[in-house]
Amino acid sequence: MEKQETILHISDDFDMDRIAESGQCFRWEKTDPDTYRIIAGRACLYMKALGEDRYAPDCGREIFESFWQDYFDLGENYGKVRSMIDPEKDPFLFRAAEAEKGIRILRQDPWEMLITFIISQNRSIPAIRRSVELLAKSCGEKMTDQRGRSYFAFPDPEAVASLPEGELKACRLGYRCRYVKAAAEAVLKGEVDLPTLAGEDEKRTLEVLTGILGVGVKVASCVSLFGLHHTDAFPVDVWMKRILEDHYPEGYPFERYSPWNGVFQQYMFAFYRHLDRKKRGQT
DNA sequence: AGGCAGGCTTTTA
DNA sequence: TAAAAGCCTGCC
Repeated sequence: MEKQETILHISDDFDMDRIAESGQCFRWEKTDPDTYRIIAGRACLYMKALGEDRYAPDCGREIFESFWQDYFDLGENYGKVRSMIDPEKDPFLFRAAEAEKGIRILRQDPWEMLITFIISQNRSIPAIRRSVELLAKSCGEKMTDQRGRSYFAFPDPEAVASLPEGELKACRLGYRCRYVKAAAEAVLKGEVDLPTLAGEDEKRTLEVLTGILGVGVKVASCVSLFGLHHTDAFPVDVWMKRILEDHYPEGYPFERYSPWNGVFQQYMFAFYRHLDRKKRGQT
């Protein structure tokens, strides 16, 4: 029987390049000018942009609707979220959102985000990607994608916790080795119940997450935003600190933008990094 | 009690 | 040599 191709129409903000570069996912790989190979948890998807808001995932409609639709957060209307921004009141955020329109907050697995963002501390994006792949390779299940190419599922807490120290070290985690181990054990023992945190408020969520060795407020906020889909979580790193100092010396209006602070943080973060890249290119 | 300096693995520019 | 989507420890 002829395989039927699934074609999707996505009319809301959706730009795979911007999502891939936004620093929330580290297992997206551009395989062609218009295609990404996306690994999430145990799953893998090739997603091709056909132009004019049309996309071709290499899975059936049923699988797309039962997993990927939610992963891409397609139930949310980001255009509507952006419309909260008043260009008169907040020209910087307005410009950032216009420039970075297409970013979405993926609904990723909280356990995967916890380990990934512990690994991310004090590291460049290529280095993060490498370590995540090494970790998946050393204790994640070997899988085969639709094109017959192999990949490794993100390992579960038990697999990470029981990985010999030498093998964990070989993932180039450096001093983060013991943090990754501590996080895996905390989740395995049930000291931290990630699914429950999805329903907790932000204060409580950060309290629990920062209780894990190696998890500070920045990493906890990333887990909250990208893994628990708390769209109000607002990770502040060295870049965001500069943005807040440069553009909001009187304070940032968190109340005005609740519960979408995390979405706007992503626009500003991406915008600022792109500006910085351009500046460096010129001088 | 809460803020601050220094150290930490590894990679990249 | 310094910086990279930081965090821990010890010190005050």
